[in-house]
Amino acid sequence: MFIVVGRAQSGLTAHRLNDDGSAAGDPERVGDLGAFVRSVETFPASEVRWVWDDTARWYPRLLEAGLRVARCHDLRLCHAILRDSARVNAPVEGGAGAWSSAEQADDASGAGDEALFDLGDDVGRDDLATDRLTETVDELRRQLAAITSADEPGGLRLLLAAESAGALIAAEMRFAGLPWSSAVHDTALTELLGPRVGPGVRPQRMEVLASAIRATLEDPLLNPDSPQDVLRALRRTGAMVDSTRAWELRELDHPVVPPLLEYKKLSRLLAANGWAWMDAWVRDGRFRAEYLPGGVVTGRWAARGGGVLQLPKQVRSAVRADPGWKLVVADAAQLEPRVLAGLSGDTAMASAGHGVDMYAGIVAAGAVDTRQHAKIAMLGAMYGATSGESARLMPRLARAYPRAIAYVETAARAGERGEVVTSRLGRSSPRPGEGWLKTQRQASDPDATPADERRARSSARDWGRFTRNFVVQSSAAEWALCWMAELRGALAAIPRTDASLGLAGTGFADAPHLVYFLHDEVIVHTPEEHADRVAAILEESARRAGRLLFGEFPVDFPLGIGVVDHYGEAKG
DNA sequence: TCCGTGGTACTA
DNA sequence: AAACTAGTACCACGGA
Repeated sequence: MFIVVGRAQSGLTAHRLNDDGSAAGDPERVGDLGAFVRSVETFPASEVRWVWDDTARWYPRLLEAGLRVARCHDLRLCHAILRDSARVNAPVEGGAGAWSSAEQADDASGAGDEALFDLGDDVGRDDLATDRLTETVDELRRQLAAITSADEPGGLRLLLAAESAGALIAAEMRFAGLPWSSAVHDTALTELLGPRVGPGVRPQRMEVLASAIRATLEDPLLNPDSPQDVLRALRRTGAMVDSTRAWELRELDHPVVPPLLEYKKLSRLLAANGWAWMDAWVRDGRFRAEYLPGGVVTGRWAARGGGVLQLPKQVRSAVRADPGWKLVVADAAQLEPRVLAGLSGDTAMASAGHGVDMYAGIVAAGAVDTRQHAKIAMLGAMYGATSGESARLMPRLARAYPRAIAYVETAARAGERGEVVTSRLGRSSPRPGEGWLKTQRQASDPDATPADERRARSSARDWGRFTRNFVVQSSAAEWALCWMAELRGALAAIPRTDASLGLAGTGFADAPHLVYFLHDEVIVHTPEEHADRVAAILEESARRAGRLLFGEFPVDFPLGIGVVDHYGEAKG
């Protein structure tokens, strides 16, 4: 059962549809969406799938009203997948074009939009003159037809369900927030940088280092924050460097290197996660970032606000469970290699992963000599290394695991020809842009110069590396989405500790819930008494995700799990 | 003063 | 030894 919600001329309206998209009644005017959802939804077990244009526009309001929904179909996210998927034979087309545009996504971040919930005063305004509900229902039907037309529609259905579940999770994680101790954060900053300073003022520890740098380079006016200044000064002392990147400085035997590296480290900490960051992003003990499901072409999430996907290890100890609560931190061990084994049906590679450490399994199988070599070779296979140790080790991997390596090589060759590649469940890579095609055409012109040919070959290989990685990264993102969707469902089924607490309706104040997601890693914030159960649920969800993607193919997805008081304790 | 670009560093 | 995927976000700098 679908319930499509949207605006109509008469106001906020809901329309029930059967699973095939046919009407299951007439559209009904809804006065108050919260009350309507409350009357219908039976979270966490529900037969209803809510359909709306954009989860980020609708769901936060429901959460604030103390409501959660079990399932949804996010038309914006699903449209993007169906539009590009090579498995779809009857493309999603028609509509006002809004489904393809970025405007929807931009809209989504806008907090306002009272009109969604109460349209009374807005009827008659130009932008509301169109019947949006009808268009929304039409779009759902177009999408259902596209799915039906697809090769392997089951995979695509799973992908769309998982993507939509991800949209719910993203909104819920923002609503719940990541538990953050400003006191711990401030102590860490003060220890490293010196006492707190205002914006534009260099903290004491950095000031000391800046003086040392200036003295060593005999340049009293040098600004250590200016790469140009520093590079010039280094060159003046005869240092052979092309940049001031840390890795290059480390190679250099020069007395300025230690204080300079230390300065750069502290400068980065201050700029990226210093006191200004704390003031901007931490409120009431929670860090609330905005997650953007489908924000990366591979299906990985993007994010904005506070750099939540780059949280440095230095400050992770500030991520603290509330008193009486625990953080259960879990990451999938060697997710991408395991996904590659599943994608390619490489049973030898899959059995190397039967233990917790797949790289150790590869060494045990005799493919390479050390764990480090196994890791480097595998990264080279998935990223398309062309030089260095990684490229040298790769052939050994190809001998031991020909099916797996052939799989990524095939994806690379397809990309070099400008073709599209597709993930396990049906997300396809974008087509190369006009500039890329033009470069290729120029190279096949009879008058093409060797430079034209070189440029074309180089950009073809670049795109091949992208498609090579796409098949693995996008399928790994699908595994992670399935993992989280299973996890969310199982967590919601845990009996509540004390339903009399505040926010009882949503369970974020008294029950285990997701607070963090980073590609192959999650954090669940849970009352202490449920921590072990949460850990077991995480494992079971990982097993289920593996079966959803790869059926009975014997590839394992073991987790590293830690039950901790703060994120810094979890091994990263 | 505003805005785009390059340089740098952090994450998986 | 520093190339080989996907991102966000800061700062300095230089041109309008």
